[in-house]
Amino acid sequence: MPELPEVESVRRAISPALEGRTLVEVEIPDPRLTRPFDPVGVAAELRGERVARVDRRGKYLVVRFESYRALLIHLRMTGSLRADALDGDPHRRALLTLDDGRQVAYKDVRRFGTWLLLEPGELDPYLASRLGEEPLLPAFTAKRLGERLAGRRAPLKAALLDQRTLAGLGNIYVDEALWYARLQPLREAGTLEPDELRRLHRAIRKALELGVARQGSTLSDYRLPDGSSGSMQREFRAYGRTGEPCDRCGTELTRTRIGGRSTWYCSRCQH
DNA sequence: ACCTCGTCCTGGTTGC
DNA sequence: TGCAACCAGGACGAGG
Repeated sequence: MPELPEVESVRRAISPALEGRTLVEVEIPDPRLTRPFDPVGVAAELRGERVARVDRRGKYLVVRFESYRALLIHLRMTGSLRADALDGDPHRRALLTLDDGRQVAYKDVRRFGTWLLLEPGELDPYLASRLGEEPLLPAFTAKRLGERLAGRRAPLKAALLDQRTLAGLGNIYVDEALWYARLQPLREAGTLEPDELRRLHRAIRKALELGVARQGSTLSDYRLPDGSSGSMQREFRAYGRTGEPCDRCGTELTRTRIGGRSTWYCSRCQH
């Protein structure tokens, strides 16, 4: 499931193909891909736009055009951008044709993903109302993290999945970060001591940076734009490892459910 | 303001 | 063997 490291890996791989290119043809056969549900209108608006830059904010890809419009792409669970037309693929939901003749396809088996075309000036307020700090930037500090968690009674895991706390963590990297931080996912979020906040801050950075270095984790659907897989799944310390020994203390990892999400942790060394 | 839960979606797996 | 039930989870809106 694309979280920050997966989306960042896609961004790095796809931006050279898009930047500086004009969209000469846009096809969006899935009527539910765009918000609002107007794929014909969105496709018509995108034609002729020239890409200035491809950015990322949290789990969003931000395709910025020279017109100062922006296309906000969220991959949700199974979305993927490919540097290929993917002809014949039944799950292709959109196809871009660029002015150099290359094509970029958007594939999404489960159709949770969304494309949103924003007018100049709309992007910043849209993102600011939904997303907290960008965890890999210098402005994200242990102090800031503490401020975002202060007073909150929800389980730590639920608070970290909330994109307004910080942007980009999903079910995988939250479990990994909590394992590195030696913090129990059910801990009340607002009760962390300063030392625990520093550990959590470092652990979040560590899990996300490793994920980016490994180009994300491929469990089933996630792919890079060339169709290859990430390798972060080989580095998992907690996620999905029911019954396997903790790499720190050897205790069998525990699986539970928090906020409707499967959660893995070590009951001995995470407190 | 905060928190929890249901909903969306489809393919793979599990259970009878 | 066949088929139904279940499971995966990010964002969002409803309701407490």
